[in-house]
Amino acid sequence: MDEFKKEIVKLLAAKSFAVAESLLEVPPDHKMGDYALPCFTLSKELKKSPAQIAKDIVKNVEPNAMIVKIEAVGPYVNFFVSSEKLAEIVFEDAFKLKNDYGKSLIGRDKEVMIEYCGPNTNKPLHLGHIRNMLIGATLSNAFEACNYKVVRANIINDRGIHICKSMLAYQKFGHDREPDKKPDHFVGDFYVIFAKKSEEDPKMEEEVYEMLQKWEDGDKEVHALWKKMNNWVYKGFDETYTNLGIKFDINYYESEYYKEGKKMVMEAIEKGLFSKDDDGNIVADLSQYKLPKKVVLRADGTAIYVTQDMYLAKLRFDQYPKMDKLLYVVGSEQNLHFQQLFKILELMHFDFAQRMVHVSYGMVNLPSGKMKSREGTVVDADDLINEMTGVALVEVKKRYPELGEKETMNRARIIGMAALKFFFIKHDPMKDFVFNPAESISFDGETGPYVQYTYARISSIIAKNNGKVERAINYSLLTEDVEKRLIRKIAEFPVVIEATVSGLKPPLLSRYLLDLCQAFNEFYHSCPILQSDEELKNARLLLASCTRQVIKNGLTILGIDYLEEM
RNA sequence: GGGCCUGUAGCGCAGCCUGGAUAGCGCGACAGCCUUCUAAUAAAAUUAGAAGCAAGCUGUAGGUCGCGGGUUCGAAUCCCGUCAGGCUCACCA
Repeated sequence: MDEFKKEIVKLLAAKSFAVAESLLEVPPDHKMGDYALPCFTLSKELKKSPAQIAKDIVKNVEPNAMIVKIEAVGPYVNFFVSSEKLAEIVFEDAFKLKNDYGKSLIGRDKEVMIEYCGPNTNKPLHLGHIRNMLIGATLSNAFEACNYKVVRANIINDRGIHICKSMLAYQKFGHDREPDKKPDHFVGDFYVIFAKKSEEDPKMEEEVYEMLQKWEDGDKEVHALWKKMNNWVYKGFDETYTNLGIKFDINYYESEYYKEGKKMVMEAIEKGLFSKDDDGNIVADLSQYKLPKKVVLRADGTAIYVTQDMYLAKLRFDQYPKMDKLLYVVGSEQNLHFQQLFKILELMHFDFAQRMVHVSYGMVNLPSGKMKSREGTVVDADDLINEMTGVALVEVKKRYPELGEKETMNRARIIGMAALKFFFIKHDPMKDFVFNPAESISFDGETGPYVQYTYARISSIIAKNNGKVERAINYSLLTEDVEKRLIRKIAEFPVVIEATVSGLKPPLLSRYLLDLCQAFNEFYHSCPILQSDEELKNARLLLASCTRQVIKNGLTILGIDYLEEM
């Protein structure tokens, strides 16, 4: 919509009112106009009252074909754009570009890696992982829509004491059984068994450390067990990823890198970048960044998490030398860790440190209360996915009892996942929130199904017209206020996608879709489509069709499917 | 105790970066929203059901934008202080 802003600036400049485009704003109420110029800042310069300046502008500046009306309201000058021109500009884009409408070129083929999920292989994925993956996947899609090349990366925590706990319990109590349920849950059960049994038998705590030692020494038997159980877990994870529509381009396994950071630390210590503390640990002094010091290598020479992270960051920039950004989607409890990691790398003179970003997010809770793994109130990801599908299933059956079982299930799954995903994504990542399954599945309110429903509603209207949408229409017919508002909303879409990417804020996109759907439903309510005269019908059908296209493109970025009928 | 984050209607949230006109949205509450057909009826009113682009829409009520200062012509927005909650300050990840 830059066209209109530019035109306004040009009009003003012609009468020697020098105004920057950025000064123009959108009035709080559309009835006031499409753009507004507050005259306060001009007041000093011209030594007149803002209201007087507004009047002067209106007196001197003539409307034209694009800007059809100019009004002074107090200290503001309000501009009204030609709805005909507006419709023409928007529809030319939206209707022609179809699935590409809204896409942006700001990425210019730059590479971005987005790391998300980060599971442990001792137990199934939980509620927190769902939030993580949905943020990661949405950002990935949004970056792609802005013409970035996106590498979706997963970091898998496949080693360590917690993994050995599941392994030891299986070794003792598993009797070589094969999984008789979803295999990651099967493994997770042994993690729980360990917790119980080790209370009765404290010796198990020692045994588990022995097992970790054996693993690190490359003991064949332990490694065989480790591989077997991890493979079960991966199989289970894959199922969950598929159900959620999550994909990765590359997996990084902690077991392959955990020792590698050591060399980096040793080199840095020779350059005098790190020092030793009293216990012999190697420490990065970050006081110049006003951060607490950080141990980067244990006194015994073993690596810790940052050591591995340092190496992995370097590895990734070696693998993708042109990488413009490396995003880590990781919970807010690790804020300090990432601040330290980035500054340590800066201290080591890696210029890529500037290109790393921590995408932080808060906790998800349930109405039943806080989620704590120690108290066993962790909400399992698969359980939640099944619950959502189940709730949706009841609704679908109620409305379409005659539908076949396969189609019923398909719709239930699509609606259930839309409810889940939309509810998660619409919340500001920074904030904790409570996930309410019942609320999320509602067709009313700010929900995924509401958006899907609007899509289906438009589809049904178009289907009633035998699927025909005329492209050549008389733009001057769309003069109603609600029509204009909807057109303007459609025009906003490309801006929203760019803002989602530049601000790393998935909620912007979901909020936008809600606004769009609401604008459509208002339009629909007050402007009959199919019952209008031929010309007007065609114009409104095109408007509806463009709206549907934007909903589809938006949902696609959110990883949400749409239905032609609900 | 230090650092980071959060505090906006009964509840759930957006707006804050980049200061402007009456602070938006959703849930909940309350009041409303067209036509046709079928049934009950002598008819109408009415009620119930179905279909119609129809799980949607409109309106009303509901606010010390945590609190106190400051900057500014103007502050939910910027600055300082303060209170409350979360996270964090490991040789965990």
